[in-house]
Amino acid sequence: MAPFQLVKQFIKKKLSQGDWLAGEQMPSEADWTTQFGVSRMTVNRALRELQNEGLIERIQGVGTFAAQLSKVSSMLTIRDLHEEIESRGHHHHARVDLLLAESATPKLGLQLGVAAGTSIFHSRITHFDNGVALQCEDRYVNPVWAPDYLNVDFTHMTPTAYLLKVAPLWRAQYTIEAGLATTAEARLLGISKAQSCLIVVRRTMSRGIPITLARLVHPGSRYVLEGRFEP
Amino acid sequence: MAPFQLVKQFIKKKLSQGDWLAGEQMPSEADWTTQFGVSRMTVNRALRELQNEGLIERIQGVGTFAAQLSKVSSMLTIRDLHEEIESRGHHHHARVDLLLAESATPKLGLQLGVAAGTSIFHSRITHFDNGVALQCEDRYVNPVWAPDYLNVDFTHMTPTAYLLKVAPLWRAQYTIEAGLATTAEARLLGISKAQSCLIVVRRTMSRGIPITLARLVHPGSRYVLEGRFEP
DNA sequence: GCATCTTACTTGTCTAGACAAGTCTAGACA
DNA sequence: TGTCTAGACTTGTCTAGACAAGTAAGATGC
Repeated sequence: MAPFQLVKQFIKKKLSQGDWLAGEQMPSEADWTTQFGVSRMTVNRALRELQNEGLIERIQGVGTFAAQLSKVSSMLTIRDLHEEIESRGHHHHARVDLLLAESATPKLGLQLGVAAGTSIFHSRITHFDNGVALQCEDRYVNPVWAPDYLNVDFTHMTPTAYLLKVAPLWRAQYTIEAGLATTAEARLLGISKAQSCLIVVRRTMSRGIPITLARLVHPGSRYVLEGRFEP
Repeated sequence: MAPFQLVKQFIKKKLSQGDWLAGEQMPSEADWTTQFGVSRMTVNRALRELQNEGLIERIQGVGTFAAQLSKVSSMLTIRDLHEEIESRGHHHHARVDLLLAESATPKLGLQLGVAAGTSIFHSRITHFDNGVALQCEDRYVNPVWAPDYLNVDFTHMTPTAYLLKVAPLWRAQYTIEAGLATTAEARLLGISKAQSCLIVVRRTMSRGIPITLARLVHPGSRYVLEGRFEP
């Protein structure tokens, strides 16, 4: 293992053992330099990476301190549904329920950054995991970067994959909530209207302009988001 | 701005403009070195940080390539409820509905890493945002690192904050799903039993042993998880 | 007593050079 | 023709030294 990684692992292990209380001052770069017999840049890189991981705090002119790990906010990774299903070894297929151009309402136009009345694309696709409906995806697309959207075969490629190909993702906003599917969505998913659903609304931007607005409805009994956090 | 940051920003801007297609080879470190008149280590740091952010891929002996941004999996930050409420300028208060020691069932013991029958702590706390019930927190705690758990005043400190103080967080696993509250939870939250709820189950470990298992139930009509992603 | 300066120590960054390790290609060779 | 090798080029890392910038504490002068 490379020297900077040795230093990093050594300090990380001591941190995980609680060798320093939260906020306590740790040895300086010079200390580690002499202890390990490596140059300061090597120690510096190890400490900088630990800082990026949120495990230590460094203040110029003062020193290095064990971080308040309570401040670490956990992260949840959201994966593409197609990849997720395939990685479980299951079969994914999609049914295109709707694919057309519409005139943007004032509200939709605002969210997609186009004038009301502009022609925008609208798709509604149901995704199946081994034949079981797992997600109903209602999506509006800004035609600017995806003029061919209506001609794509979405039974072989997810809208997400297509859009990422034509317009690289540079910003995304989400909300995740529990709620009920609309009548149409419940019918497409083959569930009762009273069934709790996990609803993800995602808005993505690319090159500074909004690309797509998606509402992803998952039956609560069939879908669970999983995440983990480790420093 | 420091030279390495100038280089980084310059390349980042070109990437966001789509100057290189996904997977296309980019200039080498030596190229940037001559273009900017800085040393190779400076360019190297800029590129390494871009790599860590997932914007480029580097292969030893081959070169640097624009990343397939479609592979970037988005992240969702989960914040502490108390901080979240306070940061909205609202008032947070908690009601302790239950706080006692119990004998671990076999299933609970397994998840907390203790033998069945061991005495473990159990708390049920309802959290309010400006007087509105926002979360019912059902929590089991391993007494090993938190022997004083039963004596803490949880109307003034959240269990999360207390546990992070006595046992720094080193690993966490989550699931997020939509479902229904139990009868007891619905009563504590003051909602109908048929109301959709966002349910987060979180298991945390510290120093290699499980610390706590929490089930957080939020009324779907009152609580939304928000997240964003930007490279 | 108080303000100011000096000194020591810290982190942040850059440099020029060096070697290692991986990949690819063109040419030598059988 | 097929195989091997030497060189060129790439990224990965380390070094020893240097200067900048920030902090803190002690020394100095009033």
